[in-house]
Amino acid sequence: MSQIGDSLQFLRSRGYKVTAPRKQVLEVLRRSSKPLSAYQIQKSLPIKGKPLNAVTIYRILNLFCSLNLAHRVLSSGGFVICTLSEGEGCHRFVVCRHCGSLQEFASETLCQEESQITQDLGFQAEYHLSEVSGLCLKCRGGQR
Amino acid sequence: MSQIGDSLQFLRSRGYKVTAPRKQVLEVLRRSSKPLSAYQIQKSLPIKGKPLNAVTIYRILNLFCSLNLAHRVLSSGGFVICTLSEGEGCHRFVVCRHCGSLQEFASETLCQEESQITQDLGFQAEYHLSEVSGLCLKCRGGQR
DNA sequence: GGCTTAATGTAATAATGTTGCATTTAAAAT
DNA sequence: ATTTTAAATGCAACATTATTACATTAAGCC
Repeated sequence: MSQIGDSLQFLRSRGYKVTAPRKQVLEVLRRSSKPLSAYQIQKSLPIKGKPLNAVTIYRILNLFCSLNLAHRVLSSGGFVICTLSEGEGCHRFVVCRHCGSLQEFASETLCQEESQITQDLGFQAEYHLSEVSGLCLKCRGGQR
Repeated sequence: MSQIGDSLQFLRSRGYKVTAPRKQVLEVLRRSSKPLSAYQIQKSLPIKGKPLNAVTIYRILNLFCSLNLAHRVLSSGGFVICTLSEGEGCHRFVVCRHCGSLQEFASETLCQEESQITQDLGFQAEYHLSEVSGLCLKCRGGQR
């Protein structure tokens, strides 16, 4: 049901306050299937009263990202809600280059392979970022 | 030796002119082991005469990236020279989170694995971006 | 050397992101 | 319920990154 409720609960349990701006940002992100920039989020907010301050939105997004409630998608510069469970693994994305829709995934195999390769280059891997670009089913027109 | 010569040759062979600004940007990138932003490149340029215009630098970087002579590193927002041969495969990076040094690599295995996973999500993968973060040998103090 | 077109310079502006300080408010304590 | 207070937000100013339109310059051709 209300996955938003879960997120709010999570915030509270970590000692963060549940505020109207945080709820609003959460709702906007939850409704979007594509990454949104801070300013896009600002425009998407309910027009009742004043819009949220952009600074506030940035701070909320930083908080959400630090808690893994949301992620920043580097290839598009936007933010998305996290759709995976707390279960470990680095969160990765595949994005449709045509419609911009996005799916999140994780893979222990990829992490291990990347760690091995980079270890051979002298690095100790800690975090794995990957964003795959391609075409989604819809944008291939069902064909191919 | 002068790998810069090779890059200039490559530009000429593709019908692009070899100009002073392009040589300068190439040299600055070549000398850096870390990603540089357009404005950092501007500051790094020889102080003889006027500095390069930032717009020009952006245009040169866009050209280099489109030809795979350089790459944009998303996790840091900077640009690096490409160190791999034209041999195919998507170019990936491992970056030291402490000193910022960077190594480029490619892996057919990773591409295949990512394509398989994202295909199961309904996507046809075309481009694979990955940036691994960790600690380089130096920054681990040789230990561990 | 002159010609032609690609490349660069200039100016203005948009988009994104950050900092310091004043004000407000969620939630705990009374 | 009221008070308290630390956390969160608002506000103003500003830094960085990036793009566009149009004028000027120069690389590489004859």
